[in-house]
Amino acid sequence: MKEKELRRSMSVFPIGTVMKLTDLTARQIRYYEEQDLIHTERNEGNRRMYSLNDIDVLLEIKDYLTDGLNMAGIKRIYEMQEKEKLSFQNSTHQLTDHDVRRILYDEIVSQSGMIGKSKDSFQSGGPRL
DNA sequence: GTTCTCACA
DNA sequence: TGTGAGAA
Repeated sequence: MKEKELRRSMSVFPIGTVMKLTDLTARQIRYYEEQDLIHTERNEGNRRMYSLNDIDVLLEIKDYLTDGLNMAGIKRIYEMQEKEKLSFQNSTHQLTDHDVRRILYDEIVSQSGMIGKSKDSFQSGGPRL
């Protein structure tokens, strides 16, 4: 049933709708697009149009951000997924998107996952870079 | 009224 | 990332 995938990939929402659905600012949404985290289409008026898929990705990004990941970490997750599609295409292991995502998430969080903590201990009057 | 691009505090 | 200017 590829029908749904097609529909999910149809860019039909203006940025205003996406803002409400994701609680992100227009600035952030456009920035993530610039970072190649999502790929929007433009309509006749040069307006960005977003698909349900884009919204899903944006929602994920927001979760990653909440857990202290930075743009670099998030980009890795999505770069890795593309890489995985190209190189494991012919079925040595069959990890699902979800599996790949969870594995990378765990790795990255455990490496740079203490951002929030160090932030707290350095917050007031702490040393500046 | 909404969104776009670009620039700057 | 936020915000404002000027245009579409």
